[in-house]
Amino acid sequence: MLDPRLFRADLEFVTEQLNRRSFNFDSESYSELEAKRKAIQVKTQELQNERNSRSKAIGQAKARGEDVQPLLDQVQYLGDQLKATEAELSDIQSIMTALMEGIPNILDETVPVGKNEESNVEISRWGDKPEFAFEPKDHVDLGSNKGMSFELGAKIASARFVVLNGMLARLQRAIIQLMLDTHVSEHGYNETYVPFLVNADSLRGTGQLPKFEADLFKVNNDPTLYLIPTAEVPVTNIVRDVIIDAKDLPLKFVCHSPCFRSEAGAYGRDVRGMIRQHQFEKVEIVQIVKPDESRKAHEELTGHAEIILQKLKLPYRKVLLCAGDTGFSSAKTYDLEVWLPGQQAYREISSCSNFKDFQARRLQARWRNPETGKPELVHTLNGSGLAAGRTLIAVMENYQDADGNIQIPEALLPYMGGVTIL
RNA sequence: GGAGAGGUGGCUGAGCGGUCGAAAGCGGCGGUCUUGAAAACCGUUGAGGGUUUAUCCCCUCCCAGGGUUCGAAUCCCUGCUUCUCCGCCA
Repeated sequence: MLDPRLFRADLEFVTEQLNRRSFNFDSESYSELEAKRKAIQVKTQELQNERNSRSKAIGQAKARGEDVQPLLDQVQYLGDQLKATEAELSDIQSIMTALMEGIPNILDETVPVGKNEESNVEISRWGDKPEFAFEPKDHVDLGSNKGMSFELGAKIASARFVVLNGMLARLQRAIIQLMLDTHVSEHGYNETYVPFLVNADSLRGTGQLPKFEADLFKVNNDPTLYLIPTAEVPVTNIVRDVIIDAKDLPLKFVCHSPCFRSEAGAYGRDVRGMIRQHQFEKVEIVQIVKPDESRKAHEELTGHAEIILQKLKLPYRKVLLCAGDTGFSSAKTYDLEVWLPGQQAYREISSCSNFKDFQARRLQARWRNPETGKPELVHTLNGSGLAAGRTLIAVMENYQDADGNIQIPEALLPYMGGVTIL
């Protein structure tokens, strides 16, 4: 959520900024609402003040043993009037909250203009694309005789689920292990285990609700719970309603979890293979930092995700998302895109975002600034480090040979129990 | 799933329906004392919002949501949650 004070102070600036990401903000009807809110709030508070002081007077008169009946008669009319204005105020407040919760974050000034992913800016490339003396297969073909079964996934659950058997399942586990170990031992993250079902408050805190409910899976027999679309939700919500000691910042969490997405808006896309599933594994890294450190933390965190790709010697590129492609809650996002020989394309494998105080305001996640002595909002960041399912297919496709075997990358050997080739 | 006891400020913990945003202690901050520190003593110390140049002033918040009342931290209802015991269970 954006700072309501910003709207009052400089509505034009806000409108302009939101236009950058093609969000059409109707500042005129906002102003009307805001004026109405102010008037009703002032009126309500005046009435409340009157009630309070009169009630106090009644108490004092009673204490002196006076007859309070005349005073009671005077105050009779207040009740209904107050109840009515309070209801009016609460109505307009919930209208405004709903409005504010639907407004996306203001973009960082370094975010390039553009409507969609075609305007994203490539920042760097790493690694050499493998050259094959044969036509490289995609992971679906490579996996068909190695325990990857979409048929079983569909039988057991539905389309967009997969079953991994034997060494492929182990390979995915090895990938997850490598990521966790690297982030914990080399990057100083704190390993966390969290609920995979979360309540609406948590989803509102990180920005998935109220706007993106269609992307979530809900729990049938408990309508208060949702399956997590990413560990970002439970992990970032650790600091909801918390005032953090300055000396404890930055907080750095790493968390492996399954992720569940209904992919409501993507029915026709990536129907083949493991690219886009209803359930996938991911290792998520999250940082909670002081506001003036988030810029640096964002670069750092993105670098932490890159290290994994480098350890696996997977060619990738780093892309700065343009205005139109940057997510709702994010101020700035880098995507890491891994090279997939089976598709002859770079595909997203990590998304690293700086949310600045957007999530923190919804979460009421604050720190005590020693300079002011006051609680102030923190900045939150997160990134996939990495999506494990997509890493698995990247390994399969980049490490294939002419016979359809898969070499195990060196970095994963310690986790593979002596197996070097699948 | 059943029975019982709780949820109050950074923490511990008081609080006959009226002057309670809330005693006391701890912690924090400022000061006195000291070469310095500790101890002791004095003072100060919640959050959000409205109005305002600023101060003043005002409103809201004692788990959450309803209700009773002129007036609710205090009474009633519902929910959530923590703890203890029983049952079930990986």
